[in-house]
Formats: sequence, structure tokens, C-alpha cells
Amino acid sequence: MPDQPTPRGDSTPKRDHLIATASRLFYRDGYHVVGIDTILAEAKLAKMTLYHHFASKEELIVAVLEQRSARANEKVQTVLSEAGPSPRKRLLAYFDRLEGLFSNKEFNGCAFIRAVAEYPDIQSPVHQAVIRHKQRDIDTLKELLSGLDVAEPEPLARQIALLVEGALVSAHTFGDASRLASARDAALALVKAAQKT
Amino acid sequence: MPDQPTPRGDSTPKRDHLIATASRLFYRDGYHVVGIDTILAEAKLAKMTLYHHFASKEELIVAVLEQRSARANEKVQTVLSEAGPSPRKRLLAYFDRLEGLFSNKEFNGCAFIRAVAEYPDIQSPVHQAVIRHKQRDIDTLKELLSGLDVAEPEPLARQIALLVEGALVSAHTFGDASRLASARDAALALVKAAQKT
DNA sequence: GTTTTATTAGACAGAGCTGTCTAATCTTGA
DNA sequence: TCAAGATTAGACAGCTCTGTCTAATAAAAC
Repeated sequence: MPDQPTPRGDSTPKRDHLIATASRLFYRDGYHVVGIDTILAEAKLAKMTLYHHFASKEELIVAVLEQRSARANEKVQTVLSEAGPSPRKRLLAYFDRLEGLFSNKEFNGCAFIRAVAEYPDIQSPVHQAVIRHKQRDIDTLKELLSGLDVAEPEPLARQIALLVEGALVSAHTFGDASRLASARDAALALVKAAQKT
Repeated sequence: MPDQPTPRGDSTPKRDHLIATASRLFYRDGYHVVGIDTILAEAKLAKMTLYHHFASKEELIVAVLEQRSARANEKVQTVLSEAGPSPRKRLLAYFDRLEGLFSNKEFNGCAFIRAVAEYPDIQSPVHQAVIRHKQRDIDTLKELLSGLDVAEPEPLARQIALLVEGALVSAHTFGDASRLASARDAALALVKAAQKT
């Protein structure tokens, strides 16, 4: 067996550019609305280049989500390590980092939540990619909260995750970034209540 | 000027059947994925019947959302009045009612959140219909909470609304109806904290 | 009973969609 | 140098989409 050519999934300039362009258009307009011809025209690439790197549009969408997930996770880890060891400061840093997303003028909701909305079937590879991302996010929160002296970090992490999900959705629906502040206030109140017990 | 024929927007059997069929298919598969031909085939109606009652697919979607909103609101009001005057019981009844939605085997997330995901532009009539619905829901919560002796019901209502939105999204993403219980627990904790102050 | 309205089936336009195929060209590594 | 892979433009198939139009029929109103 000869050496494979560039295996699908490996990072190459064209592949990365395709993902970046698709990511931007999907996020702005939606996954079904944006066709591959639109992506290719915007990226100035030929159709066969896309189908050389991805077997289908769906595979491209999954790649987009996985790249978004990886970047988001890196960003969070960076912000958390910069925040130092104090659990409370780390939690606040977690919310501060979200502030950047919400107040960005390109903010258009959560790319993952919107992907689930368009691919409601839990069996769909797109939906599955979102599950992986969101589970990791909850795990991050859980680890973060384990530093605080709360009896059970897991349920608390889930509750705070709900607040963040709600803030993402509500900020998008109403075009009101201040929902994040509500979520943060509620999260701090929940932490306080969990500590008092 | 002669009398108008049946004005658009008036309830007629065919129109209602169209909305009911469209509502079911949109909720199951998504707004962009489901075409009008599919709806018409399922409803066993002709295309011109649709365009007699609605100017466009978008108008049909708005009608679907408005009907869902009206029914949801009626349901909540009924449940709340059955719960009696106790604010705490009313809040629990509010969550009990959600329990029914989440544990339904047809549960597929929130039709309104998914509509915003597919129509991210806040100017879109579809998005605007969702805003009207979600605002009314927050108002209901606010009124409900004003019975409790909390200093500011408004921020608390917004926080609990975030929990509910988060539970809707997370239950759909993970296919896990138990997220609602997390939201309810958090909501009760927030109420308790707000009362202690 | 007659006129208006509602509904039907189906063709149709015009556009868009994903994915395939070809044939030529560019790039790169052995 | 040369062979293999990567990329290109574009045509193309086959299907789907929304919305319009026609012509005929059914239902309802007066």
C-alpha cells in the first residue's frame, strides 16, 4: 500500500480557509440557508476542492463545529489559567470571557445551539458534535467549581450551565447582551447558597 | 367597495388544518427543511389553498408561532389559576406544567428558540413573533413572582426565565428531560435567596 | 337560481440545492 | 525530470424550492 495522499481531516491552507469561510457564513445566516456554492464563491475555491477535503456538506458542518469547539475550549483554558488559583476569580473570569462574545457586534447566538435547532435529531452527526462540545463545557465548569467548598459541584455546574445557555439564547432572541449579567448574578447567588449549606 | 371575502387571518377549518399540519412538521424537522409541498401533501390540500390563506411560507410560520404562543399562554394561565393563590404553589405549578412538555416523547426542543436559530435576523417577522411570545412569558413569570415577598421580582423573573430557556435547550441537546429538575431546583434556590435579603 | 368565493389538480417558471464528472492546469516531492 | 497529487472552471444530473397561473369544480351567500 502506497502512502496516502493528504488524508481527509488534516489541516491544509485551503481546508482551513474553507472551514473559516463556512463558519462565518453558517453563523451569520444558518446551516441550511447557506449553500456550498455560496461558501465556494466567498472562499474563491472550486467545488472539487471542497469535495476533496470533505465527503459532504454535513461533514463540513461537523468540521466547523469541531474547530469552533477547540478554539472556544482553548480560549477558556487560557482565561482560566490567567485568572490564577482563586475559584471565585476563575468563575468571574469565565463570565468575563463570555462578555466578549455577547458584546461582539457580530454576535448571533450560539453556533452550537443553533446547530441543534437545525439538526434536531439526536442521532445526526451534527447534533452529536454539539453534544461533545457542550459536555466538555459542563465538565470545565464542574472542575472550576470543585475549587469552591460546595458539597456537590456537579449539580451546581449543571445549573450554571443552564443559566449560560439561557443567556446565550435570550441575548440572541432579544438582541440584549445584558442577559449575561443576569446569568452571572444568578450564578453567584447559587454558589453562595450552595456554600452556606 | 364590496365586502371582503374571508379576510386573511380568520379562522377557517382548512386554514386551521394547514397550521396544525405545518406546526407538527416544522417542529419535528425544522422550518427550512420542511417545504410547503410536504405540508400540502400531508394536509391533503392544494397549493392555492395555502396561498389563499397566507401570502407566503414566512407568513404561515408566523401564524404557526402565534397559534403555539396563544395555546401555551392559555395553558399556563389555566394551570396557574388551578394552583390557587399561594405564590410558591403557583411557581411549582409553572414548573409542573413544563414537566409535561419535557417528558412528552415528541419533545424536540422549543419551537420558538429553534425559530430564532433559523431566523437569526432580529428584524425578521419570524424572529419578532418569537420576541412577542418570550416577552409575554417573562411577564407571566414576573407577575407570578410578585406574589412572593421579594424586593425586585423583575430581575428574578429574568433569571428564572434564563433557567427555563437553558433547560429547554439542554434537554433537547442531550435528550435528557431531567434538566428541568435542575432548573426548578435552581429557581427555588434563587427565590429563597431573594427572600432572605 | 345566480353570483361570488373557496378549493382543486396540475403545469410552470425560475431559481437553488448537493454531488459527480471531465479535462486541463498548477504544485510538489522523489 | 517526471510522476502523483491538488486544484481549477465549468458543465451536468437530478432533485427541491417558492410562488404564479390556469381552468375546472365545489361550496356558500344572497
